[in-house]
Amino acid sequence: MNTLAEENYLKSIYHLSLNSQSVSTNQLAALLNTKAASVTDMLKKLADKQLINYARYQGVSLSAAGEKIALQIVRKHRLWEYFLVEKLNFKWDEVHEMAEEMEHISSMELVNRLDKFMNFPKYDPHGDPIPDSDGNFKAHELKPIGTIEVGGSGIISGVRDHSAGFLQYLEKQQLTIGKKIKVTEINEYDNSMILQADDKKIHISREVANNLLIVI
Amino acid sequence: MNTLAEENYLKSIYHLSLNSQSVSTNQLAALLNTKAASVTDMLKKLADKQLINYARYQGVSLSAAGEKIALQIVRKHRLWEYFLVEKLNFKWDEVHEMAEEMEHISSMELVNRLDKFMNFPKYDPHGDPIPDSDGNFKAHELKPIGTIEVGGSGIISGVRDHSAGFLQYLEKQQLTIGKKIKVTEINEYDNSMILQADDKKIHISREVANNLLIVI
DNA sequence: TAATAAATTTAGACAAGTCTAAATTTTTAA
DNA sequence: TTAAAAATTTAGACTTGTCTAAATTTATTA
Ligand SMILES: [Mn+2]
Ligand SMILES: [Mn+2]
Ligand SMILES: [Mn+2]
Ligand SMILES: [Mn+2]
Repeated sequence: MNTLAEENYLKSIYHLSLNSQSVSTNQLAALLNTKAASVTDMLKKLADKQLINYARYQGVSLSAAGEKIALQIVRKHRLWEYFLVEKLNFKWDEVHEMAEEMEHISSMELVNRLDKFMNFPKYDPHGDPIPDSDGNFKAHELKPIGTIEVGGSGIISGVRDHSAGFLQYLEKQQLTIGKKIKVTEINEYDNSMILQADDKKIHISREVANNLLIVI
Repeated sequence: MNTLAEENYLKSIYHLSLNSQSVSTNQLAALLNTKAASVTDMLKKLADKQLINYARYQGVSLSAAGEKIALQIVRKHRLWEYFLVEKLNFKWDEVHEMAEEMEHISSMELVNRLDKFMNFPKYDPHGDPIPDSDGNFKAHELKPIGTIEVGGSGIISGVRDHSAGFLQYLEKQQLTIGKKIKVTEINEYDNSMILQADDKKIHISREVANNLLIVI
């Protein structure tokens, strides 16, 4: 079918497409840790295969066929992450690299049985939605805590930064998926926030507030 | 670490080494579905890495370092096969190709947790022993049913032929791992055998008898 | 033991994916 | 609205793993 490199490019285009209409060569190079020239070569290949819409110098987007493939890879990635956390007891900051390999296991039947084995989870350990076998999913209506006013509240449901460092920090502060929080104070000087969670007061910086997502 | 191709070569050398002291270029080419010239190229590479003992025209064997790696791949292959059968309800003839991909997932921590999750199984769905994290395992004392005399009995514990066709045939005849059987008759004309299993009489050809292994 | 056959290796080529350096196009901004 | 800067593509090279065809070595057998 498609090579490992092709799958990684399609997935990266998919992720970058969530923030912008069209994706640039440099964006892809940065995300894939490669050089712009290499990206251009691959874009030509993917365009030949009709998996992307690509015009020289104009950026790139997924074709319907390309998006379908990308969604299957995202599905596998998130289901394996769920497996690693729920069945093998890994922490949420430990699973990404492993899933990065596992998402390329090709059998569809395998991923569908894995899905069933885990009772069709809807969200992965980081709160990201898991596409079903047709590629459909429903994303949460997420807002950064940073956009909430004093008195507002919600349930932690996702992160914008998936780095292990950020996830470990949240874990330590007990700011994990599913926790109900309320904004009790916003410091005017540095825009840091004080949250009420369970019986605890938790002080978070503006940067953390911008990367932690809640459902209201 | 090692590439996917290198891992597959090491594993193949390991398997072929079980039947002969040293492994030939042509044996590897046949097992890996490749050409002898390609095998020679890879043997040079593995010899440079000190993973095999190789002298031109003289065949090849694994070095201690190479065997260690091969055993880890075999461990992963068999543990994933066990997972697929025991947790995801695949049949024993369906899992080999998937495990062929999964055996290359690199994380040791992952495979060790998987092992624990499944309660440290000792044998895979085909009766092959699963090495522990140090590469140690204990193989069954296996004999082909074909070597048993009339009146002899034992427990089905392995297969010599791992092909889906053979496994499906055995499944249909209910000749599966763990079943107790007894040889009740040997046909002089074609050396076929009649087995008693539970309350059933099962007639098997000499070819099947040679590929079905029991513990006495 | 000499010739033939079989096994193995070498030589030279190719596809995939990547890189650096140079050329081209687009964007920005004076 | 043009010159400089930034982004992107092209050209040419390299690595990995593979192949075919030819050369070499080993094994077989007459
Ligand atoms: Mn995730
Ligand atoms: Mn197998
Ligand atoms: Mn494999
Ligand atoms: Mn097996």
